Amino acid sequence: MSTAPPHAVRRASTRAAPPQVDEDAFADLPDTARRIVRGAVEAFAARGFHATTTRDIARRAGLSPAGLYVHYPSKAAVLGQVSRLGHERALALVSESLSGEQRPSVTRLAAVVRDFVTWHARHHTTARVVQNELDALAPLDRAAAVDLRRRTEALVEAEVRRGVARGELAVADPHAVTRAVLSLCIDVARWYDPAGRESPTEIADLYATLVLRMLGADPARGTETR
Amino acid sequence: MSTAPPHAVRRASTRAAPPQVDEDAFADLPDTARRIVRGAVEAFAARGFHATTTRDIARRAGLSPAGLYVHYPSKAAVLGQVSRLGHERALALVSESLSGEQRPSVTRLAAVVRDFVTWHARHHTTARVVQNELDALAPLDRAAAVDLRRRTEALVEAEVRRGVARGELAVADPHAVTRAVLSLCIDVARWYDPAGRESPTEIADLYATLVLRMLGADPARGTETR
DNA sequence: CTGACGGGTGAGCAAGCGCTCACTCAGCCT
DNA sequence: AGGCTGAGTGAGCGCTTGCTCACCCGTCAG
Repeated sequence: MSTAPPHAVRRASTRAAPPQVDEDAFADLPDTARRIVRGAVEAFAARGFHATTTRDIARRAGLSPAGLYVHYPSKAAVLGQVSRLGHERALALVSESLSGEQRPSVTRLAAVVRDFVTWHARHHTTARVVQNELDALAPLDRAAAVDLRRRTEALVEAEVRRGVARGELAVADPHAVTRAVLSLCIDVARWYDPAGRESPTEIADLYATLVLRMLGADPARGTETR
Repeated sequence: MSTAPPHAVRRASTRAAPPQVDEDAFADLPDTARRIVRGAVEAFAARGFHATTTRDIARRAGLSPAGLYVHYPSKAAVLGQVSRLGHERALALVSESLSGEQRPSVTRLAAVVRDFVTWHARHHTTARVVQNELDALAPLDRAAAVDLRRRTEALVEAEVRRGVARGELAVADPHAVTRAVLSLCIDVARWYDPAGRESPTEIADLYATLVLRMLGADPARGTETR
């Protein structure tokens, strides 16, 4: 076990966050629908789905309450849209983080943790809704969300298994450990506060270090230039 | 960094879970109030505070809707009671886990993680309410919850700092790492499913191992007999 | 026995909710 | 210019909700 303190793993060079971390999950929506969804996300995150009124969403979007129904058939459909786009963003992020040139699993996993954590912190409002309101989703929307989550988890688990097979990682139960790793990253959305003392990037770096330790990897491997 | 796979840390002897892990947070309430609170916890956990009706709570408790108000002044007061008792239980658990005879910090922290995780899994319904409904609490109840959470976190952080000072742990920022450790344990309540393949104890053992790695401890230390 | 008290009820209130509907209006196309 | 379409509105509906209130009943102490 390394005796080096777990300071945030410093990268060989300063790099901008990858574009996908900053991408807005709702950017492609038409203007009014986007205002509705953004207003809904704020209200859902602050008050929960059920305590959010259609009047509140409409006001935030600059519409009358009836205007909401021009674009969405129901309040629940708005939540379904938020959930689907949020989960798709998360899956795309993880997929992109893990793809590309051949690199050690340790490097890839450090990168995916950084990106995932950064996204959860920066988009903590959206992520909070995506994580916390599964039970409020209509059945079809919920099934879609569960599927997307499983696919995201499977990508990470596959990389953990590759790392184990290559002798880079020391993990006895890749499934359980992957779940713990993702749990750690996801929970950032619950506690993260923009007024806190650390930036999303600092938290992401620390988490990359912690996760590599969880995986039994040599943390120095995670600092290799990408 | 150890190359041993992170299997669940096996203890030198099989021990029953400490009594505090199994203690019911609501055991000391009068009969009817206890039925109300238990019914409320089930409904709040499944549907959220706002989507839970007083009629639902009353029905679960075997009362008429008006009967609820004989014991609690409002629906929100029921939530306040759940939150306070749940947080007090968590604090007591951590406090008891960390107290007693002199032992290495590594051993203590492994124990507190085991107990905390076991409690969150076994009482995942209560824990889910306690963790997820902070924003639904009335201001005074919320302030009380925040205080209890800080005290719980402070206990664990103090032990991490002791471990660092004694050279048992390799942690650069005890505060941030403690928060990550507690985050990992708390999130169990969100994903834990009694129908899953692992028991609370198995999850707790795995988590003790993972946390000791996060802390940069030699995992063999965590298996010392308590 | 009687009155007080605690626990509980049925009925119903005021407020608010998600949603509908008839209608308006601006922009675009022929 | 006229017609059509899509976006949006004000008004209001039926229903639900948290809660109140007058009343009931069983128990217990004096």
